[in-house]
Amino acid sequence: MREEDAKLQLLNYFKARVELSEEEEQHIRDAYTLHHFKKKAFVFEQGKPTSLEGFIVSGTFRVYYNDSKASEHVLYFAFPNWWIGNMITFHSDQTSSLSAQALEEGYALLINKVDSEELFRKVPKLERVFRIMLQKSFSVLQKRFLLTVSSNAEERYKELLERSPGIEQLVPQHQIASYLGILPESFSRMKKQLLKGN
Amino acid sequence: MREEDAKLQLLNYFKARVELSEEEEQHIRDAYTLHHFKKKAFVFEQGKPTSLEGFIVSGTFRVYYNDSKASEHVLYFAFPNWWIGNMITFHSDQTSSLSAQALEEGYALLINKVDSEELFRKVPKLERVFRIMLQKSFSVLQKRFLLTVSSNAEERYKELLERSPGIEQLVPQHQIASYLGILPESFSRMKKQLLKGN
DNA sequence: CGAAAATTTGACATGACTCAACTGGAGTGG
DNA sequence: CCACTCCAGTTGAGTCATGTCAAATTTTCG
Repeated sequence: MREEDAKLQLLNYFKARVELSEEEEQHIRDAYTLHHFKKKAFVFEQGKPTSLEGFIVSGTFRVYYNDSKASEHVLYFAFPNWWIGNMITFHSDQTSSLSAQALEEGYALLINKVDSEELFRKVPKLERVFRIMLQKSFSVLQKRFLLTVSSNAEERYKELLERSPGIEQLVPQHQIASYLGILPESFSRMKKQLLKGN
Repeated sequence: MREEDAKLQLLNYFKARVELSEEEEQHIRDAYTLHHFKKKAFVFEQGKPTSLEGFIVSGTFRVYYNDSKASEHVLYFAFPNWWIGNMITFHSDQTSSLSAQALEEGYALLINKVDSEELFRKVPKLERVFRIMLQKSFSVLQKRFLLTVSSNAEERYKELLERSPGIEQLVPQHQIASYLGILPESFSRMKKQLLKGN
């Protein structure tokens, strides 16, 4: 993966949403750096003080949270052209409250909090892009929350399959269980149940 | 409540976050209109086609969702200087997927989707204010989601009491139960249990 | 091939739900 | 000012989805 190709992909993402001058494009290029992640590598890790946001160029990632009993809760899976970040989940002690891990080998363009603020200053148009992106993300998270509190694991599973067909080929089963908010054992039983009932 | 006072309150909210010219202030004044809500009145209602966003001037509101079995799930309670809105929760059929109701008599400054987009065009600085506000909201919702999936009702109750002391004087018990994601009966039993164990 | 990880299965425990009945307080109207 | 109604809250008994712990089995991958 050439860094230039990755940045073109990012610029295309922005240019689909807002017009950019040559100079603005250059500021964006300068602000992001390409990183490679091997399978199971971390983009950021819960408890560690690195504040960043990333644009996924290729690969699949999972963003998750370790609760007080150290069990993992998958917040979301992320794919190319999505954003992952922990800038908005930092504790006051400046540690990340989430982890992001590569599920397969992949690339992401990263930016830290300071450079990000600087970039917003240089290219204010990006405020708009991120406002709209955040509205979308908020809406998706809100749906996820409401589905979680208003339905059982089986309904959530069916919804996931509709929304992300092929997810089961990409992601191990115990992580799907975690995304659904149940244990691998419960998920295994639920699938068996579904096969019978169908 | 004078409309002018309400708008000053809104302008103060914005001016604490970004500098505004006289002209920009006027655009903002023009875009919002003050509405009064009696106790139990709706700002917007699930299933109805009204897309708006509101800045709470006074009063307390609850934003909630009716699931397929018609049971209510409180998403959040909202207080003065907060935003409530359904613009980002519209279905493709243009109906709201949430309701917002006044828990007591109160005022809010409302703006619809079209005027809001127009206002962003006239005062692009607001993109920044809303981007940052949305980051905060996203972060709060994310914490709420993670708390919901990683702890039981008792822990969520304790967290709520820490974060919003006095909430129990403002909000009827069955709505707190709904916020916590349990039934009123379960909430009642839980409280009894807590009293004994203490 | 062999170790480690993922998945399945079993037996049992539990938190929250369901449905139904009861209590108590707030408001309303005669 | 009492009687009545209504709604919020409480209590009880039984059920169910999911969790817990432990072990067996299968898959993955160095």
